Amino acid sequence: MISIPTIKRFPSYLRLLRQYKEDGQQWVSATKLAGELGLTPIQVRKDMAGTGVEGRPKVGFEIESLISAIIQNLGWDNATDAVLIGAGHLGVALSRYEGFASYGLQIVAVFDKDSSKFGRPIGKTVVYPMDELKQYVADHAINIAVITVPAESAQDVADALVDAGIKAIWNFAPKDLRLPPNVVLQRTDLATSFAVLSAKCRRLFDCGCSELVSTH
Amino acid sequence: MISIPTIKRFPSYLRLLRQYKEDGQQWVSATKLAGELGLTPIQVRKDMAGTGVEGRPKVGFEIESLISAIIQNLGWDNATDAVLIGAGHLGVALSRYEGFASYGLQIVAVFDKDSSKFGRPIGKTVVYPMDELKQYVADHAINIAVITVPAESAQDVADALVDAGIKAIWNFAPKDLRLPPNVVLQRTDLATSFAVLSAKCRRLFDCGCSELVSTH
DNA sequence: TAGATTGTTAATCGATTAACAATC
DNA sequence: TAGATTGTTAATCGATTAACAATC
Repeated sequence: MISIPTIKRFPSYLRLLRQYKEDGQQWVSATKLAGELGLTPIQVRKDMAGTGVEGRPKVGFEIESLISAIIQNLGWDNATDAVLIGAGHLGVALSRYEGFASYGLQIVAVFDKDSSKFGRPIGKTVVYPMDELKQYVADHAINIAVITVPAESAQDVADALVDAGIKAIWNFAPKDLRLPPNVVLQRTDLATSFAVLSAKCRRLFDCGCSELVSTH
Repeated sequence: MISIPTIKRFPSYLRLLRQYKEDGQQWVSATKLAGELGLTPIQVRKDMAGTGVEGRPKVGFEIESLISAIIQNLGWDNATDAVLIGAGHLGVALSRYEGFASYGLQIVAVFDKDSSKFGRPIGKTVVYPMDELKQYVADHAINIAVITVPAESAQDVADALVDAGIKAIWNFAPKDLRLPPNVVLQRTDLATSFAVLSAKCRRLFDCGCSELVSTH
């Protein structure tokens, strides 16, 4: 089984490999990939081993094979439909984001509890009332939901999603959700990400690199 | 020095502790925090040790002290001004997001290269032309920048930011940036996050839990 | 052939977890 | 006191890195 750290590096490899392919290249070495992504060649080879693709000594890996293998390992080969809950600024931004297509993800419906938003067009869909969530999920066999509501209502929304039969939740609300163990949860928490940025800054500044602090 | 995994858990602790404080509570045990966040009490105690706050046997930790200590450890005690580059859907959503205030982060200016957007109000600021970036960063002693431009222009924007004297970059563009080692970089990559979600789904489905796959 | 590259096996490193004494 | 809780030291676990043989 492929480790989570490896999974996290797959999208970066994929972007780079697609670019190489576009440039007409056919082979790439672990050394080159490592150089571009700031990784060690050893780690790249380990990651590539996870895809099941075998490299050729002196030549490297076939780009096309790696692309297919990574996409397949991530389960991105079949397009997945998802619903999104919360038609605020972030919800709208994500619903309209066209980049999801390259991960095989499509937001097919947006739900909100604010009746003044019902029917408003967003991306390729419109805003539906929360009341229709369960029926929609059942009718369209939806497994994945994206939460972009405020923190206060995130748990209620999550409960409603689980009740509707959703199997995986991608949560953007700054709230740690409690879910049954058979429902997959992934957070994208801005606070967490900014905390790491803040900590890295502190380390850099604290490590005596005083010339970096003053700009004059 | 506090480890990155611990830093990543700090915001979750902080949210919970602030909620307890609001509820009028004064003390909390590692056991309780662990229960709410799905962690082990041992791990919570280890994390709390990093803050420097000492707990009291049988009682637990003083909530107020933990809040202060975590905020201070993250460097969130002094408000930090940041600029944001890219007034697209995501850029607008982040610029208007009020939750940043609780991390001590404020977007004080938005820049874009599209002249049709210049002067447009976003949140508490307006859109400035990229030409004015360097001067603005110098005049306001800005250290942090947020990138929300498309992948194609992300590296150029990053280069311009480094040239302008920016010390830390929070990158939302789906692109792995190359930066000098003295500039801090933090990614919030939707592809990476979705890759982990996809992998978790595969694991759940593949582990023979076939009843989870079919909904009928 | 020589040299660059792959793939595997072992060593290192760091975080999590366990065990247990100390405390109120 | 008894029992819940903390804090520390050791053990475990997993990922990264190193070493090196195999390959074209």
